[in-house]
Amino acid sequence: MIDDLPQTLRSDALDNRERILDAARALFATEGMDVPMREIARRAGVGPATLYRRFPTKQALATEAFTEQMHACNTIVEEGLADPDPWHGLCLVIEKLCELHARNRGFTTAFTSAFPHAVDLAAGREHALTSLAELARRAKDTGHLRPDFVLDDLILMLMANGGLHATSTNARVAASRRFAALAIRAFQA
Amino acid sequence: MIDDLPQTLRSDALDNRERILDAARALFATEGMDVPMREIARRAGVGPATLYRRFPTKQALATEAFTEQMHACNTIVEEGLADPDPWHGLCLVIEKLCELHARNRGFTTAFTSAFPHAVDLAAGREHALTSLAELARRAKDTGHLRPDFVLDDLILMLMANGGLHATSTNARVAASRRFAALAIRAFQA
DNA sequence: AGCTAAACGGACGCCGGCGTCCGTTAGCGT
DNA sequence: ACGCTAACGGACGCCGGCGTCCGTTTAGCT
Repeated sequence: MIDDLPQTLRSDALDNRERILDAARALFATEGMDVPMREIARRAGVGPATLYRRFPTKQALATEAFTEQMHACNTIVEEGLADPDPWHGLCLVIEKLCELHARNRGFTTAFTSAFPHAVDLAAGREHALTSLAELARRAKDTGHLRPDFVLDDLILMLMANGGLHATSTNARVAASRRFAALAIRAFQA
Repeated sequence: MIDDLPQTLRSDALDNRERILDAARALFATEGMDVPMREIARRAGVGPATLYRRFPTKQALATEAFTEQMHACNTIVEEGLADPDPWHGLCLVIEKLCELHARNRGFTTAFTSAFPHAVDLAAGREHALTSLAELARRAKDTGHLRPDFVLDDLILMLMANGGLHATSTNARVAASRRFAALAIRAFQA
């Protein structure tokens, strides 16, 4: 019950922990957030107990597993912000974000419907959003982005992008690409 | 096992059947397609056996339950087709379809990912789509609809519309409305 | 009113995911 | 090399949904 963590994991434990995270990332991406915990354990080659010992709940695991993707998200936004042409930058961001989400079935759910307690993710999310707001402001100034655009519209689009169900990842990515193009058209002044 | 149906149901059976369908419609709409069969039975005030006797599988039930909505779908498209201004008609269709789907969480899944064997639904679906294609052709002729528009774009949007998760129906409908507006902008020439 | 078969629904056994306990294994410090 | 303890994972009991069986009820016909 009380696991007064000794702060320093044994080498094999550390190794397992990493393998669990890898398995979780892979399965969350392809199968979505509703994969059984045991499936992840199996894939990682560990017993259920080991999995639960490291990550007591599924969302603890998800939070950890997705920080990587969260960083990717922020990187994408930073890149867009760095683009000399804000509108072009915004377009790139939209395209890349859509693709990222399409490749990670579970990430979208984690990102949009953000579980109540996934604090770490929420932080990254907010950071990405404020940067996005800044990018949008600049893009509006160039006159290429509709003046009545609001950030919620973009979130709406990302959510909607998550609705693109398809069995294969490739099909989903393809659909997502077309969707991104349509979204961009909708935002264009 | 073999239920050589006597074609004519007893009055109480008929009554239960109707109550089951009502319950199913209500629950599919609010909870989505993954409500337990027993939940539907409970709501209808019948035992599980009765439910399974009438509808051996969930998709048999869904097929029957959604024919009503499928008709609504077709009616919407017909109305759009009857509009003197095809582009205006198309816009109405998009708005109404999005709202219809937003109000019926389960219908979208049934309509887009259309279960393998839901033949009845598929028929109605195809009919709606051909009518839509005709409407789109006319709207293009007026010059208001983008020339490179394809019917798949609309389906893509409907699928995406299904991704708009929200706890309350009202919130979902609101989001759907904004989404429809964006979709229309994307399709506009 | 009485009979018969249609219809009902409570109860059962099965399955798969869940979270935990405890006997065994093996890292690591001496 | 050896012991101590962190770490492991098989196994357990629980729960909820599933689909079906069978004893009971009741509609409908004469």
